[in-house]
Amino acid sequence: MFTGRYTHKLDAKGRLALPSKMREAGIGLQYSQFVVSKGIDGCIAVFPVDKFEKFIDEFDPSELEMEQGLNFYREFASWAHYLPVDNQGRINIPQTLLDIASIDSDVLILGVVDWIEIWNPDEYEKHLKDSKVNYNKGAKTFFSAAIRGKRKKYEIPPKRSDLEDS
Amino acid sequence: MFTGRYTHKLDAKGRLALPSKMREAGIGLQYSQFVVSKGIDGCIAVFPVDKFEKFIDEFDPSELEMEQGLNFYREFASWAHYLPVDNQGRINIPQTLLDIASIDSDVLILGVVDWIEIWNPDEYEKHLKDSKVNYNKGAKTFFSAAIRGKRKKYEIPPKRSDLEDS
DNA sequence: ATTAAATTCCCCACTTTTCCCCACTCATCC
DNA sequence: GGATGAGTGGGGAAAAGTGGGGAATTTAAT
Repeated sequence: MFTGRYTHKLDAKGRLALPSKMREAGIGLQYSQFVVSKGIDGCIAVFPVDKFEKFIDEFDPSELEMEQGLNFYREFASWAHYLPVDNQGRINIPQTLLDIASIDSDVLILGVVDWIEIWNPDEYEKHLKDSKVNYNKGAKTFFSAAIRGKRKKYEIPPKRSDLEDS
Repeated sequence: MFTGRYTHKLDAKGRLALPSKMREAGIGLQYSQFVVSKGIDGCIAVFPVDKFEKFIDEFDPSELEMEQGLNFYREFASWAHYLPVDNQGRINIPQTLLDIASIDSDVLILGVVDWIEIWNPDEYEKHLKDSKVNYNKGAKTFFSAAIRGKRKKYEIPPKRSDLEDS
């Protein structure tokens, strides 16, 4: 599971060091390489190889009948590149992908559970503003769902025999 | 279950000692690390690992298709960091999280049952004022519910075996 | 086919941060 | 009043992030 937020830099050779926590996140999987492709809202998405192939496998072909489905599939697959990780834990992202994400040097790396997102920090800020995301509102819904989960657990009543004397 | 209110300090290295009662609160769980993320109303939220992962697991993926859903998910997951607890019971909160909570040195720690909240004391005061929290009103609802709950105790409950897996 | 230019990738090195350990102070509890 | 445990402080080893040299491979051109 990928979490966390990091600010890293592309070096002069265009290499990007993935946060070590994210490299560790896939112990036992094929993490000697990652797959990058075009992400959502203008970022670059990074997947572990097994997750990427699972996503592809599970994509519903019937959606291809819709024009949107095919266009998406074509774009997503063709932007995807398998990238080896060097001994320092770095990947070399194709320049064309960096361009569509407006990335030059500073990079914001987001862990989003099943995948990783790579943003130009300014573009991400702009996206947050433009989309008028209301974090508090989402958090209240999310957290209160967690509380409901707890209530269920605690509703298990005491044994009948325990009530006799109370 | 987390309860209690404490005032602690960040040391020069940005480390925060969690109240020992809160560390003890999770005996038997994986409390060698906690997960911190962005909380509600400007605080930092701290979760035991198992609770955090339960929150994530229970998130409804269909919400990702809604713009707000994805934006919240992205924010919540990417602000989340797994933090090891050192031998003194301290965690090292990332500076970026401290920044969004306006925390420099003094810290207010609140136990909120399923999670812990970390506040800048002044910001919490301000939040209470701004949000015009009416404690008494909430308390009356809460207390009267507790009384009804106590009455329920005298009703014959369903068999435990019917409820275990719910 | 041979050479030159460019790219990839492996290794070494430096700087900063993280994390593990030891130590001190203060409050609480026998 | 000593002992225990909690909160705070700081040093040093280890790891992470960053930068750069140079061999090997590829691409293009002569």
